[in-house]
Amino acid sequence: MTPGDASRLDVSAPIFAALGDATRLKLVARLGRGGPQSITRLTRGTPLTRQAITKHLRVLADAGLVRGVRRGRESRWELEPEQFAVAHRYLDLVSKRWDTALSRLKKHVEE
Amino acid sequence: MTPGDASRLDVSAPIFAALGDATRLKLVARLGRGGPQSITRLTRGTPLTRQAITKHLRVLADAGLVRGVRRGRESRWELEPEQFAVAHRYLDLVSKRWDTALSRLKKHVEE
DNA sequence: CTAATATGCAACCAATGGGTTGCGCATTGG
DNA sequence: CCAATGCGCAACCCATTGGTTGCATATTAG
Repeated sequence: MTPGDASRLDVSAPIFAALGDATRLKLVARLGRGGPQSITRLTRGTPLTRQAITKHLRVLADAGLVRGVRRGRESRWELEPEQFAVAHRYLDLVSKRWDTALSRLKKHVEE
Repeated sequence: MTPGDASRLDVSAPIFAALGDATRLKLVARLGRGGPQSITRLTRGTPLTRQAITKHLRVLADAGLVRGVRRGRESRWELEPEQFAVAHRYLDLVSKRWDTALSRLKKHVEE
């Protein structure tokens, strides 16, 4: 385990926080399914305001999960897969540590 | 469990939300590293109150990420790996859909 | 038995978060 | 050219959340 791992845990919190909202998860799912889209298009079909969607996109962007590029009068938003991979790796790490902790515990009990 | 289960937002959102807090991530990391532990032990080393830790554990438990078992006068808390797997699968699903969306888009542009 | 330990419960507080409305500013279609 | 489209910014509102303190209760060590 490298020292970098520990700092990566701290980095992960904002990522999970950004994903921890139903509306934002829907946005992410929508982007995943439909590819890059504008804000108004992402707003279509939701009961929310464009501003609300904008705010959510901002949160996702701050977490690095999404990126918006202004093109003409509209801005197209797309997923940033690498950041998903970070969260992915974090979950892996915790699970693996837990496994070894349990086996260590089990062994200790048996002896 | 089918991929469809993982794609259900109402299930995944609370999980991510629970992980979206630095203190709770530390708790999870601590449990992963050290195995099952009591509340007071988990509180040790943090600047927080035992009650604060209790609340955080409650949040994690509601998301199914953690489980507490009362044993005598103390309650031991441990990770619930399956729930981590749910989040894991969700991330996979989104990433894969994004890939196919992009390749579809690229192909469309090239034609 | 009694004191120390480990936890639970409830009330309370400040800060954050999700959401809205209102307005102004660029860009573009016809 | 000008009206419609697509955004951004700011102020405001209420509910949730992270945290505390205070007190009560159960278990265990000596």
